[in-house]
Amino acid sequence: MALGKDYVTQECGIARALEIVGERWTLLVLRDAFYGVRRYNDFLTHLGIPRAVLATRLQALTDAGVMEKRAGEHGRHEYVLTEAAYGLWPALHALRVWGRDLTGSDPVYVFTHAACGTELGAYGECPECAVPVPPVEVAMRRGSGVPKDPEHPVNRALEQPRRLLDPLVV
Amino acid sequence: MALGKDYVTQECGIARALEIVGERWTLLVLRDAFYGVRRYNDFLTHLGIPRAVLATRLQALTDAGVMEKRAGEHGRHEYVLTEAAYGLWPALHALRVWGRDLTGSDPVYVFTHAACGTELGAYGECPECAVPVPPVEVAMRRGSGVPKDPEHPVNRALEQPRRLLDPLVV
DNA sequence: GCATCAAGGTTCAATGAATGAACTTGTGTC
DNA sequence: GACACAAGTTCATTCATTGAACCTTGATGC
Repeated sequence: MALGKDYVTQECGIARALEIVGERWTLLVLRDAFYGVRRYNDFLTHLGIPRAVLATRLQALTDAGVMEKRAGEHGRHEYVLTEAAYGLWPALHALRVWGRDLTGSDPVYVFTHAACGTELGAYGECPECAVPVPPVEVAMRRGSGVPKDPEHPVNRALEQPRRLLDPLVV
Repeated sequence: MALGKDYVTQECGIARALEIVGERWTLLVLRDAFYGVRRYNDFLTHLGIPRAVLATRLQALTDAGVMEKRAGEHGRHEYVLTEAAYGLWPALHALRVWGRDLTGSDPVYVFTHAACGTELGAYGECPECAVPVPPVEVAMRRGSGVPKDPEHPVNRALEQPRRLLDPLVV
């Protein structure tokens, strides 16, 4: 963790958060993990991240207790978000809304409060119910935007409406 | 911006946001800007960031329209957040809450809804009024935690209760 | 008008991280 | 046992970060 050295001198939650998620690629790995991606090869091909970097990031995230590595079916590994990661959802959602507003393009995915179907606000809250929505209660479905590579297995699997954190079947 | 090359291939708001704010130090510069820091030297000494990096980041942020460089008093320059940056507040707040929860330490600053005095929730919402709170309506005051260098002029100025975005008089 | 000083940079060599290709290891499946 | 595929590791090249030193500009004092 190269970031730690200087960031740690900041007595600030933001600095400490960035020690863990502030490096290149890390937040995109976590984004995919919220989508339900769990396997090394799915992260690798969906993100287009170098193999060595992905291995380093997954190791760092498991060391930090944000992800857990465990044995999945057919002898494959699974990288799954721990509950400690759930608090990152509002940050990721706010970043997404901000990034989309900057360019004004169509959203590839739409995120709603599963209980009422209302689209989430910029803070990750449900404007209808006036409550913050935790990630397990967020539903995602395809919007009008088009993913870069619609043929990729992960993007194919994300065509179906789903809940955040539900394991993605590729 | 080196991040752009690969991130841009992601048709995703998070990837686009990270092209602008995803590099080392950038979010901490913006944090200080929300606190009211406006001058090159205040960013420099408060963050402990290398001069060349600070210059690069401020240039990139003004190029992106997130900050504005303008002439201040006594021939000094001022770097001020534009309205385009205000949407980053919920992301910064969510990151701070998450980073603080990780270590469970005392907060150096407490952020409240200025209208009612209630401390903000993890999503940047006011739990009392059940509304998202935009940065201009956020009040900040010292908490029980201690900043790393209490003698630094910026930290001295932040001892006083204030509104987010109010220019800091150092 | 000139010297002084501080703010706000630029330049540079050394270090450290990211990249992409090639190679290795381990675990099912036929 | 041979094969295929997931999940890595290794390595040379490229690129970004760092910290120290230097430069430039505008205000102020004399």
